[in-house]
Amino acid sequence: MENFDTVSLSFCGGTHDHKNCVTTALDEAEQLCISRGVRLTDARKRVLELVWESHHPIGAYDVLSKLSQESGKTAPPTVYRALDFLLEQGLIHRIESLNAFVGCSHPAEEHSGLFLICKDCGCAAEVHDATIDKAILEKTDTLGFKAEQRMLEVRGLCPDCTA
Amino acid sequence: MENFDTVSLSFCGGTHDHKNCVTTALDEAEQLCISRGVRLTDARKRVLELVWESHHPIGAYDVLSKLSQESGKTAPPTVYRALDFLLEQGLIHRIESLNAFVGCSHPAEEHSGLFLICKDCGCAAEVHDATIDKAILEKTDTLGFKAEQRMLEVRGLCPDCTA
DNA sequence: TTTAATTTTGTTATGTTATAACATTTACAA
DNA sequence: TTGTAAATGTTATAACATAACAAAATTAAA
Repeated sequence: MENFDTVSLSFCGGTHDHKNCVTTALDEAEQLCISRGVRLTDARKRVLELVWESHHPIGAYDVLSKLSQESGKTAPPTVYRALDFLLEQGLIHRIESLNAFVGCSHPAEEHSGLFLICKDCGCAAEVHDATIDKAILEKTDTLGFKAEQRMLEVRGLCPDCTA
Repeated sequence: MENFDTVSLSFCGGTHDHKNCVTTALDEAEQLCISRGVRLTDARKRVLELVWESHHPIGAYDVLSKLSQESGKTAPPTVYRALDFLLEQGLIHRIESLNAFVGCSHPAEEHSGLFLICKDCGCAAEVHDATIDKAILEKTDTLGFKAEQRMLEVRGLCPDCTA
């Protein structure tokens, strides 16, 4: 998990070749699914691509409308099934406070990120921090609560929008 | 903020007189609204009471149906307006991952809690931890992200359901 | 390689959560 | 007491999500 903190941090201002990100993510997803013996079908792959192509967290119905544009009438279950699969495989994350989805840039390892959501530009960055993880784990352990899944989202202003 | 950690922690198994909790919460809300110069109208107070009376996080439409039962036909905006007011005043919290609401037992002070949600019994406990708060704050600061609002929810099994 | 079982996708309908827009009433202060 | 602002009522609709069952595609087994 080398440089785990920074790899997934990319506010909107960061100038990077996003097309490259998408390709990399798709390739990695492909490999991962093969190694896990699950099927990254065309539909699933296309949804993953659409999520990645979006520079912001994207809602299910936005995915749906893009899908409908290119493939003709598509129904909600098509999208939700694909999203569910991608979530299960850790290929995307769901931002609860937005009802929206973002690509995950390190799907190989289990993790719960911290999502920084800019209320101004709408971008979301996934970051990780061992200190936070530890603090939460210790707290739940102390209380005898068996944690399984965690959601941590912070709204505010990203560096680009503060400036 | 004496004993802040434990006051708001009450999993379902905890045997306490919940009716008492409700009364206390309503009284405190009343006082708080007076001191803030905002109006805790009958509608708002009744919604707060309904939220508190529920032993689990309660959805807006559950509040709505209870309200309709006792007051005749009621429309969604009535409930959402009351909920919005209560959220603004910190009298309730919204659990994002459940689209549901819980009463807040210490509305006088600004805070962001950690919600422990039992996937078995459905109860939700609000806890606080300075170490977690600090870790998150330090992380966001380091990244130059100006945090304004935070949600932290953990799904798992509460002590009563693990046993 | 045909068949059977399983997984994935298509389709229709509906359930659930939330808000926009505008009319009416209520509270309170000038 | 009347003007103003806040709160509520009302209708309609937007936004998010899933149930249920049919059809097709994939895979494994015979």
